[in-house]
Amino acid sequence: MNQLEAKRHSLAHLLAAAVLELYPDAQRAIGPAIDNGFYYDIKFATPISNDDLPKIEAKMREIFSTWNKFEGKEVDKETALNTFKGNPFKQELIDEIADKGEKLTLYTSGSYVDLCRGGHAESMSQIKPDSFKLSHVAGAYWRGDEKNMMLTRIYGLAFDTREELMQYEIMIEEARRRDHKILGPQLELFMFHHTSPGMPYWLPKGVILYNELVRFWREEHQQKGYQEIVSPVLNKKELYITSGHYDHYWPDMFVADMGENEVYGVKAMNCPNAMVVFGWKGRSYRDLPLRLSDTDPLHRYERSGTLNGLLRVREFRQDDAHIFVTEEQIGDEYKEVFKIVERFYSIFGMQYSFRLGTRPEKFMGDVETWDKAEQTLREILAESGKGYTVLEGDGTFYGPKVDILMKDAIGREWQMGTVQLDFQQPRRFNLGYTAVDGSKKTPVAIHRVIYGSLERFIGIIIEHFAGAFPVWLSPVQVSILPITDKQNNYVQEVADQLRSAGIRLEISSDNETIGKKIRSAEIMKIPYFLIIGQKEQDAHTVAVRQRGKGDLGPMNISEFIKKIKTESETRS
RNA sequence: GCCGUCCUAGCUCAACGGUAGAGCAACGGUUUUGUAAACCGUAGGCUCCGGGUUCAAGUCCCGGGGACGGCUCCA
Repeated sequence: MNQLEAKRHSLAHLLAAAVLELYPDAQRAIGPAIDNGFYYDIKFATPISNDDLPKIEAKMREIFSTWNKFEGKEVDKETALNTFKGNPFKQELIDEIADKGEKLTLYTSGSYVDLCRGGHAESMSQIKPDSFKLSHVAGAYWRGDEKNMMLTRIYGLAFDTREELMQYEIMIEEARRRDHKILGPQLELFMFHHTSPGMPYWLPKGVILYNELVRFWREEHQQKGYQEIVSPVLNKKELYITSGHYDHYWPDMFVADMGENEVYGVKAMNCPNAMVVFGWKGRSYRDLPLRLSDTDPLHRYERSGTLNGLLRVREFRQDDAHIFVTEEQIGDEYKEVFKIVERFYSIFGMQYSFRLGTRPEKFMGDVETWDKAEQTLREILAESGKGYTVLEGDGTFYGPKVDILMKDAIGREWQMGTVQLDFQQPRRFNLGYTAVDGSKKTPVAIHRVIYGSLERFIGIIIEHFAGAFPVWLSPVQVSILPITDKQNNYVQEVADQLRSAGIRLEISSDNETIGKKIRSAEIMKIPYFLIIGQKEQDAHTVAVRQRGKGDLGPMNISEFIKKIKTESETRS
């Protein structure tokens, strides 16, 4: 534990001490240090809200001045239980620690005693009283299990100095300004309506962005030998029984019940349909790897409290593909997929990390096959040289997976792409191919998405670019701003030339000052504006202004078109 | 789903339990403008929905919906 963590941990004690003084019948659970501060989970007799935090924070500062050092001492189980008489949370922890035969230690500071492993600031004087503050309350299940009681979690921010605390708050405030939930509607990309929670409406400008991403995906994958399919959105229950999703996923699917023997599940994943397409005709080893891609719309009945703008939706499309390979081809194909990942993410200039998910508690198939698959993935990951983390039990029920993770504006991590290995579904669908020796063999399926879902990816890139997209993704690439309506004819001439070059443009013909037109175009994050007045008309040029950079001076029309086309085509 | 908060004009926000208001946007007019907000005017409301308390509810209470921050979940 480093020094800052020790300070944060000490402040968690202080928080609990303040709460106990103000709310004597509150019961403490646990209170660790976290990335930006600390929290303490507490069971209150009557619920508290953010409005109660100033009072608690004031009490913390009051107690703060009376504390000096944390005194630790080892105690026996009975003493520990007595100390926390009437507190079921601490009692449970004590039992557990004692059962494991570990030491029980109590730490005292001032008149406050807590069950604790240690790791505090050497003295409270190391903590600057203005370097912490309480931030918000939230609900949290005892021991992180939703079957348990819900406690109130009080979050606090803490840093070494007041300056760092302020810097952090400024950073968060700036991040909120790039929140895709605000920028999206502002830039007229998407909206939501209460009649379809979690299901975005894509507005005309958003559709351009969406389609550009799909176009890029399609171009890249066609070159790599992928073949695109489209399959039904509604499928009878029996399809999901065959795939295994009925047992594992049905409650999270939308269902269309048309009466007895006609219950359809709304497609929540593409794999079962891809299996059907593979099995549609006899396949040979010569066909493998067979790469079937699709972007059909998916619906998942995500729990209401988990919806989050575009980052967690109920309707979305994945840049999906199912690759059927022989066991020997797994390694090479994974490497090919990782190359695509690298290519995609470097285009957007985004950082990502890999995470291996291993066998979960609920799984299909035999342990031996799983172990082999996990070992293969570990080897490929090690070879990629990118470094990765492992999340035990995070695999899908049909196989282990490698996830690509990215962070949103306020630092929350989201799963984007995922590459999953599947030995189960091909068997369940009784898929086969004829091997070189004429025997029937079962293929292995690789499920893979690179963006993840288009929706989540767009959410992330809106925040990544703060809405200021590169030219190739910009819904409007050029805005033409006439200074007066005397230039109308010339403006039309320029617009026609740009349009026939395939440039997406808008003409700002409102009766407004040029200053106002520039301001509006800047706010809409349009990459280039052409200011056209008498001077430009006479010289047959355009005055180019770049988003965020200001005036670039006059340019010939053809020169400007070439510049935009180059930027757009190279996706720079 | 659970805990907490929020929902007023297209947007951002006001309004002690006592006549719902401002700025921006929209629309009409004036102005014809040179690199981030011209001026004047007009219109705009089931205050999320349903019930209740009250002489009186945007405001208080109950139920529902939706959103946000967390928790849990996440193929």
